Parts: sequence; structure tokens; C-alpha cells
Amino acid sequence: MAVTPEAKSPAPAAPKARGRRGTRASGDDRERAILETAERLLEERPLAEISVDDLAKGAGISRPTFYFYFPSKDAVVLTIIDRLVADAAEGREEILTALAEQGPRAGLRASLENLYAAFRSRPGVVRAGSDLRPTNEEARGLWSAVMEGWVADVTAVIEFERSRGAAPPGPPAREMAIALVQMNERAQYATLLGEEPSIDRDRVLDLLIEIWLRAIYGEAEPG
Amino acid sequence: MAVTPEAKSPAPAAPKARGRRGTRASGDDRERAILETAERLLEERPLAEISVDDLAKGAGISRPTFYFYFPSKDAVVLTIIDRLVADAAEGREEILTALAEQGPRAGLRASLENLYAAFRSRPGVVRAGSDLRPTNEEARGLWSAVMEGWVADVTAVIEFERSRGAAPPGPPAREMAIALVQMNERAQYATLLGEEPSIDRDRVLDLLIEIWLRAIYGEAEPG
DNA sequence: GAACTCTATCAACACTGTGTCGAGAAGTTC
DNA sequence: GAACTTCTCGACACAGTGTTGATAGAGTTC
Repeated sequence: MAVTPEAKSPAPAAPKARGRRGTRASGDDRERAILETAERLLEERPLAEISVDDLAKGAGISRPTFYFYFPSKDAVVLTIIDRLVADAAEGREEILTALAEQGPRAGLRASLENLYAAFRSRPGVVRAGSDLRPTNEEARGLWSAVMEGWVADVTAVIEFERSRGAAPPGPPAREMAIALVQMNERAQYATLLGEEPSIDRDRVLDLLIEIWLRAIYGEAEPG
Repeated sequence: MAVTPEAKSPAPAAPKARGRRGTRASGDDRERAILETAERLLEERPLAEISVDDLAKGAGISRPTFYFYFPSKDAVVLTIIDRLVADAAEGREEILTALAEQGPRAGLRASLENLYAAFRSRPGVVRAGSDLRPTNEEARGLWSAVMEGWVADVTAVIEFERSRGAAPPGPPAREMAIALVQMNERAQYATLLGEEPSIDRDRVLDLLIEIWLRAIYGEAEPG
């Protein structure tokens, strides 16, 4: 399999016109007001405790009018998440490049630090996305695509490091990548939302990186 | 810190009388019928698509009568999950003992295999528990307690292996334990429910164990 | 400037689901 | 057979979602 530093996640979200049907109009203000209200409320309380009426009121319109702009509450949240994911993808450093320039530990750190910065600033939105998955197929698909992108990147890293002899052989690279990415997802989420148990906020990244390094570059014959 | 092979998770769930108020009566049948209906339906479709009426109908009673036996749909699911968790805890082998008797790889494998067997047989219930967490405080607390138990066990293992010189020093044992347990939770869940991406069903355990071993027993100085 | 069109708005409605109340049936105890 | 407890459900009140249809205004078009 070809391993090139150009390997990159696909853009995670198709611009699927989740918002208003028509196009330009001063009602753009309303649409923005709804999105802003949702973002604000999500940092205050969980999605399940926010009604369409809350969003409408917050945007200064009636409930039926809300449905002129968005087909459902879920659609609003999905729009917000699309943007968050796009932000995260944009600010992101190419992981293979970072590794080559800064070495494994520093490269990984820079790459992941960058990636999680976007999420860290909007925990309410992250939680909403997570809450949405059980009931919303589109939310599952979106997250699935995001994960596939990261997994592809990490798979490429592992294969590259093995091919140049820096990492020893081991389980299939893609499997390892999946497990490591899933670990990060879960641990970062728990930390971000202050679950119990969770890892300390300013320790979590170093800890995860240490495990990644041991998993990728280490060989363990325990006794 | 004392590290003894006796270290064990606390019993995860207090018997909090989640079901009927009173006690013995032939209405025990009804209660059982409700629980069985719920278990059956949960293997068919997600929790969000099951109504109180579905449970009542399935148990041959009216909706108001359902409320004589359980205060809510959530209470039914929590009862089922309590039992599942208890099953998992019961069939479980003491991890430190298994390690001492079978060595790290085989001991870990036996221990985890045993633990996940209970979950693997009822994926619908596992999903329901996961779906419940966003909206139900008690579900969060229950899972939190379960995780703490596992984390305590794994922390003890790591500290023991380090103290006897089998594992090298590294990040705080508890932090490592949290990350590893969270990785297992996430990866096993994804595999069990066939998420995309996820690790192959009959590969997941070996893969996770390999990462655990590398994380616990390995040292990585990558270059 | 009258007719026409497109955006935007909302009161009123229909529907689904939750949880409660109060009246009573059915069984048990003395 | 009276009193008590267990169990049952029709009818209600409520909260939330999404739809319909009527209408107001802004912007062409001729």
C-alpha cells in the first residue's frame, strides 16, 4: 500500500443545505439568530432540555416560523456540528508532516493539540453531537466519516514508521489506528465533560501520547 | 500505596428498589413480563423507539397499570442494566490472580474475555444503557461506578507489575488505567454494535490486549 | 398604480407520548 | 361480610413536535 505524506482525511461534511430552502434574503439574520441561540443554550444545558420553542423565542420568532428556517431541532445542531468539525479540520496540521519535521513525540503532540483545540472551546456542542447520535442517523454518519478520516491518517503514520524501520511490526496498522483513535475520542470526551473517572485536563494529552508511542514504537514481551 | 491481590471492584449497584413499591404478590408475574418484554424489544429496536405503551401491551396490561409496577420506562431499563452488570461482575475472574497464574497475556485475555461475555450476548441492552446516559443521571452514576471498579483493578495490576519489576515506570498508574479502560469500552462498544469504523469481532480482544501489554510493559523511545 | 409574486410570519390544529387521578374490581384476613 | 390491601384502567392534563392555511409586506412587471 502506498504511503505518502499527502494522505489526508476527506472533507468530512457535504454542504447538504441543511438550513433554509430558498436562498438570499434578510431572513439570513433570523437563521443566524437561531444558530447563535442554539450555541448559547447548549453551553447552558443539554440538548434534551432545549425545545424548538426555546430556539424560536431566543431568535425572536414564533415556533412555526422556526420551521421556515430549519426542518427540526436536530438540523440546527447538525449545522453547528458541521461547522465545528470543519473548524477542527481546518486548523489541523498534517500529521505525517508534523512527525517528519518534529519527530514522533513532538509531532504527535502538535497535531493532536491542534485538533482538539476547536472541541475544547465548545464543550456543549461536543456533548450535543454525542447526545444526538443515538437517535439521529445523520449524526452517526457524520461522526463515522470524521473517525474514518482520522483513522486513515493514523494508519498511514503507522505504516510509514514501520516501513522506514522506526516502528517494529505488530497488529494490522488499521486496527491499531482504530483502537487508538477510539481511545482518544473517549478519553478526551470524558475529560472535557468532567466525567468520573476521567484524566486531568492538563495531563490527558501527554498521557494519551505516551500510550500511542508505546503502542506504535514499543514491543512488549512481558514476564 | 498498598498493592494487594485482594483489590477488588465494589459491587456496582445498590439494590435500590427500582421496581414495584410494595412487595410480594402475584403481580410479580406482571413485573417479570414487563422486564422480559423490554429485553425482547431492545434487541429489536433502539430504546427511543419503544414507548411505555409498547411495554404495557407486551406485558398484557394497560399503560396506567404499567406505572403501578415501574415509575418510568427508564426505571425498567435501569433494572435490566443492573442485572446485566451484576452478571458481568459475577462471572468475572479476579484479574490479579489470573495474571499471577497465567502470566500477563493469557491472564489478561482470560479476564477480559470473561468480562465481555455477558455484554456480548445482549447488545440491545448495552446500547440502551449507552443511549440512556445523556438524559438519565442514574444511568450515568451506574456506569461511572462500574468504570471506577475496573479502573481500580487495572491500577492495582499496573502498580503490582511495576513494584515487582516486570513493568517499567511510566505515567501514573491510575491515569494509564483510565485511558486503557476507556479504550476498551469504546472499542468493544463500536465492535458490538457494528459501527464504522470498528475492529473485527474476533480480532478486537487480541488487539486491545496487545496495546495494553505494550502500554504497560513496554518502553518506547521512538526515533 | 394595479396586478402578480415571492419571502416571511403566525394562530390554530392534529398528533404522539408522558405521567396522574380517582373510581372501582378482585383477592385476603379476621 | 366488613375492612384492608393489591391491582386495574378510563379519562384527564400536559408538553412537545410538526403542519396548514390565511395573511402581511416587499419587490418586480407592465
